[in-house]
Amino acid sequence: MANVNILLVDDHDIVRDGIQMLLEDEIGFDITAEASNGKEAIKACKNHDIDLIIMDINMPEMNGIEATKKIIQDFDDVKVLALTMMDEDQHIRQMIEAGASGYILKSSDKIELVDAITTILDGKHYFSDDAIQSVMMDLVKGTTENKKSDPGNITPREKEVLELIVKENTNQEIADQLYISTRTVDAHRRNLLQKTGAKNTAGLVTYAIKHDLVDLS
Amino acid sequence: MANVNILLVDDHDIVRDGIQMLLEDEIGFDITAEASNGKEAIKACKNHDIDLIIMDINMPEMNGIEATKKIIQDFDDVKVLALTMMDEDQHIRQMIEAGASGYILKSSDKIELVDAITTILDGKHYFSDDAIQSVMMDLVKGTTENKKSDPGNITPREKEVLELIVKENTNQEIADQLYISTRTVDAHRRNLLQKTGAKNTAGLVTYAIKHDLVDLS
DNA sequence: CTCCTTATAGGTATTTTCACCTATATCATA
DNA sequence: TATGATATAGGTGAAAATACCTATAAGGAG
Repeated sequence: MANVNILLVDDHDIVRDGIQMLLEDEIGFDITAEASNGKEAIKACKNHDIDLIIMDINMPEMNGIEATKKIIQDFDDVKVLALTMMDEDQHIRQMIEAGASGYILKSSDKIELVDAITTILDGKHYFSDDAIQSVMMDLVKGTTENKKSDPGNITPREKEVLELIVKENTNQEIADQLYISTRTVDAHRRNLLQKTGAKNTAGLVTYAIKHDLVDLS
Repeated sequence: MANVNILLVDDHDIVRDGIQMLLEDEIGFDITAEASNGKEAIKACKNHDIDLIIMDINMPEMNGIEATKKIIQDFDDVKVLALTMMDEDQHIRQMIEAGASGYILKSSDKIELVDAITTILDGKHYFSDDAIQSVMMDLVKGTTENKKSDPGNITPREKEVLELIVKENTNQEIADQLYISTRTVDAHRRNLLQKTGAKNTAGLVTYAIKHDLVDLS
C-alpha cells in the first residue's frame, strides 16, 4: 500500500478539499492530483501514474461516466471509485458498466470511504448498500415495465422470421432457410411491422431486443 | 397473513418434501399445491388461487424462468420466490427480469426462507447476499468483456447517424435532421457497415446496442 | 508542409424492403 | 359448423438500402 497515487475528480472545490482533508489528515493517503471534470481527469492520468481515481458523476465538459469509460480503456491498471450524491442513483448502473470498481455515496462516513479504497486497491469491488439496492430495484423495475408494454401477439413463425432478420438475413436467405417463398417471408415481415408498430428493419430489431425475443450472444 | 396459498415447484420430490416439512411443521405455512416443472406450475396457478410460488430453475419440460415470465404475465398478483442451487447463479438476473420478487439459495437456512417469504408477501423484494453478489459481478464482468471487443473506431458523426438509424429514420430523414445530403448519410452508412462488419441495417442496430452506443429507453 | 482522417457529395445500378391488393389451406375453437 | 387466426403465396410498384465508383474541403499529426 506504499505510494498510492490518487486522483480526485469533482467540480466542486469544497468537496475536493473536504475529501482531501479526510484522506490526508485522518487516513494517511496522499492526493496526487485533482481535476474538476472528465477531460481534466484524462489529462491527469496521462501526466501522473494514477492508481485510483475518486470520481464524481455530474460535471461540466465531460461527465464521470464518459471519463471512466475512456480511462478504463486507455489506462489498464487504474481503478475508479465513484463517489456521488444520493439523487444520482439512476447512474449507478452506467457507472459500473463503464468499469468503476466501486460506488459509494457522499453521505458515507470516512470509515466506509477508506474501506472502499482499500478494498478496491486490493483488486476487489466495493458497492455501498444503497448502490446495491438501487441496482436491484433497477432490474426489477425495468422488468415489470417491459411486461406491461408487451402488446402484439407475435406468432411462433413470426418470431422465427424475426430472429433471422435480427441475424442480418435478407428475405431471400430467410426463405431458403425456412423452405418457404420470399413472398411469405415478406408477409410475415409486414405483419411484424404492423404488430410491433415498427417502421422498418431497425424498428423490428430494437423491438426484438427490447422484448427479449432474441439473444445477443 | 391468513390463508396464504403457496405453490411449490421443483422436479425433485425430496426437495419438495424437505421444504414442505420446513414450512408446515416448523413455520406454519401451508403448501396448497405442488408441481414438478413449469407447465405444471402454470396449470396449478389456473386451478388454485396461488399467492406465492417457490420456484426452482432447472426443470424438465419448462424451466423456472419461462414459467415465471408466463405466470407474472397472466396472473397478476402472484409472487415468485426463486429457490435455486449455487451453481445456477448465472440465471439470477434472468429470473429477476422474468419478474421474480426474490431469490435465495437452497443452502439458505429456514430463517432466511421465512424471512424471504414474509418480505415478499409484504409486497417487497428479497434477494440473498449471494444473489446480490452475483448480479453485481455480472454487471462488472459483462462490462470489461465488452470493452475488450470494442474494435472499430466510429467517428462522432457516424455515431450520430447510427443513432438515428436505430431510431428508425430513413436516410432522407437523417439528412433532413443533420442538414446534409442523403448521399452523405449514405456514405456514413457504408462506412459504418464496413467498420462494424455488419451486412445491413439489422446488423448496424445490433452492433449499436451490443456496444452500448445507443440507449433503448 | 505533406499525409491521413473526417465529413461532405455526386453518378449509376442492383438488391432489398415496404405498401397496397388478393387468395387459399389448415387448425383451433366457439 | 362457422369464424378467426395462422401460414402460405402471388402481382405491382414505389421507396429505401447497398455496391461499386469518384471527388473535395477542413483539420490534425507527423
